[in-house]
Amino acid sequence: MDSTKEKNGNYKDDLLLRMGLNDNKAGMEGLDKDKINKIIMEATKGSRFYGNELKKEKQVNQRIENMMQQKAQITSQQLRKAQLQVDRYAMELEQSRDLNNTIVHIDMDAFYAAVEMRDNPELKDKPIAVGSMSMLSTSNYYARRFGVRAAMPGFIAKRLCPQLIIVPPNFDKYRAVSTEVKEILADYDPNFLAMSLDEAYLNITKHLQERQNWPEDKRKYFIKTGNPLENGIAPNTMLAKVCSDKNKPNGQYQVLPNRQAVMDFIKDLPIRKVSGIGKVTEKMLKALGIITCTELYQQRALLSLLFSETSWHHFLHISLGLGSTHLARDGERKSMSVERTFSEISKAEEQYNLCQELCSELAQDLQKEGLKGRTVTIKLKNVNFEVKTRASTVSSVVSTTEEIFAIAKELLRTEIDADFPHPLRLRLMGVRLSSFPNEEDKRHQQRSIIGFLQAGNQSQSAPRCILENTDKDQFLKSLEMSHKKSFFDKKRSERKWSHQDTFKCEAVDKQSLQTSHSFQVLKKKMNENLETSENSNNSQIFTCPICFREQRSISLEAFNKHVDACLDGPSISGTSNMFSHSHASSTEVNKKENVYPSFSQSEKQDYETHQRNSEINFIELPETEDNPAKAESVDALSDKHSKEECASLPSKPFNIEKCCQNSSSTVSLEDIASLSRQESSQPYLQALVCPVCNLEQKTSDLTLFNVHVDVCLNKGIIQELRKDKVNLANQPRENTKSTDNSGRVQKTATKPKRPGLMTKYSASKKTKPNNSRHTLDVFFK
DNA sequence: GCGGATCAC
DNA sequence: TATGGTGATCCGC
Repeated sequence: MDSTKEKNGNYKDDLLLRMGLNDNKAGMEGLDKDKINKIIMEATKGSRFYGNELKKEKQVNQRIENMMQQKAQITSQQLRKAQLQVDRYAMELEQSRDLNNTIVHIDMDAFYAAVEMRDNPELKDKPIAVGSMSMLSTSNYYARRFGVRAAMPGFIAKRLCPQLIIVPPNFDKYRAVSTEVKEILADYDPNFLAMSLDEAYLNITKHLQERQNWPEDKRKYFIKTGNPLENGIAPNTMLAKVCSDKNKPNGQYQVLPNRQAVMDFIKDLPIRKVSGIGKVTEKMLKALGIITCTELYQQRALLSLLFSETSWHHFLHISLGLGSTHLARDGERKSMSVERTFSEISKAEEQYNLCQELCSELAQDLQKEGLKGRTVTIKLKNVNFEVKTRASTVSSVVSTTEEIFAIAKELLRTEIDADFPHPLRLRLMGVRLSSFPNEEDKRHQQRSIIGFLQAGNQSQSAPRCILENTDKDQFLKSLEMSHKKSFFDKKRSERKWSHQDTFKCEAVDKQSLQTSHSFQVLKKKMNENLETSENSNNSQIFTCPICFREQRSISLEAFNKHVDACLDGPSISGTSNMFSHSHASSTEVNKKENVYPSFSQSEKQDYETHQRNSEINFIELPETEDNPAKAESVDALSDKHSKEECASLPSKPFNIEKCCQNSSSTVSLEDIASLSRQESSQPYLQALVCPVCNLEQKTSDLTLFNVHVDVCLNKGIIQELRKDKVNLANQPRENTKSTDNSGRVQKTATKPKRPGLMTKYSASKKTKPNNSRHTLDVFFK
């Protein structure tokens, strides 16, 4: 839309400029700049919104102050060294400069307003804006003469221009028009990149080559859409975007594809014009005396010392006039969210209801794209416009209203409790789901489940169970007895399938597993399918549920042996060559090294120690990695893995149904899925006691129950159970609290700070952080 | 993994 | 009366 870029200055200037006054040329019928400023300030001053803006401004100023202090400590020697390093990088960039592409940026002028005027000619000679009294999306040029801009609240716009007509948005209509336009754009570049309904990048390099051979009359037309639009033509996206903004309205600008032309264009360009340089970055750089791209280049060594690598690399790209020369599509989506602003809601009950509604909306949206994820985040904005987010990641993917709400509600409850007896005075709430499994995860899951079902002669799903202190001895005893047994025997010994009304694990009950009728049917079905599968596919890949390594073996016996060996853990270390991979037909066989289990002595000790010390144990049935859980079972602790791994994987959920849905293999599992559903709704699953909070959960849905357990773990309720024995320093909740109470500015002031840009234009390849999870640390105390 | 921030549209 | 919603990314824990 009509993004307007603020210039540097205090909040008042920022605000006024945000509302578009930096390029305001008051027309005959408009308002002059001072008048507009005055009206806006009158409407703004004293508001809670304004108060928060001031607060944010102070934080930015603090950041700048910190940066300046850091700058003062830089020695000339450091600077010289940095200069060498930066220039070396600049040289590399220069060598890779690519001027062979022709990129066009298309920006439809006042798009929504233009569509509304097209459909209602009466509006043509009037000032209009699209949006509401709360917020405007865009305005036409007539309205802009009064200072009415996108991102301005309608009620302020009305004060600036009482005759302003505010049209409610018709997104369906805009989408339709946008689609028409995009059809035209596709003629020039079938792979064009749409950034929004009214903005797109085209790479017309190929088109231009083909045009060379066209007849004269055909060549004189160029992108006629019938709509007013800006467009900029340049050798890369960064320049093209700046170009399209150059000759508004309805203009065109080209940067010729030679280095000198690019540098001339860049020379006096304010950095704020560049996509990715926002208000804050502009202000920080201005504090260093940087406003134009030339200045950005001159200060490159300093910037490399004050900013993160990601950031100064980005700066260097900009100051050399470099940008993307190909239009990279965004990959798979990484999150999905809903949020809503409303007039104050302070009653907890209403907040929970609202939360549930948002979860429901989100669940519907997720379903449309078939998405499931593991991290639920709530967002809260209070009446003072202060924003908070709280997240919780569970071990298996969730997607339904109930599942998401089970998590979101606890996050909300924590926040409500934290402020008690004061209510949360909210003006906005949002719910987001993220951590979607990628394709690799899904394949992995699938192999895991197939491998598991194939190898095992039991595959009952069980809910998480907890072993209470009184049962510990029995549990450990049964573990001991099973030490020499095969994997599934052992797991059977460990697991508890209670038919009682709680999941207190009292004894190993092997019989009960085998008497489940539907399970027998399920198992038979699965074996049939897998037999078929084996015949048709010689290089089936399994993932060992113990060591989580791929087993590229066609031989089930071999796979079973591997699993058994894994279970036996350290005792078989060094004997792993017993597993044959010689039947594999694929050339990818053994691509991964170290496919065999092997455990160090210390790992073994860890394992044994924690077995002895664990007062609380989860019992797991089949272990598979990352399998979503409809019928989930857990054993973080009886697994051979180390603390870290247990901590990061508190549960190893297992879900036939979901795996079936995701299945793309030759194995057809659909009918088994229906059996699984029956299985997971066994009547005896109805009264579940959470092993963490010890409260009975009124649900027969195992996934929901397990979500509850995850949430309990994440909340650190366990501290209530073990507060005498456990050091809770790393508990997330505690952590959160201290973070909240010590303002961010204070905190960062004491740390080395290399502020970064936060844009999608940076190309950092961050190494994966250590994702160890605090929540289960308590178990190993 | 979490939470605050920044940015784009 | 009244200052949005969605998605991504980065940084420092």
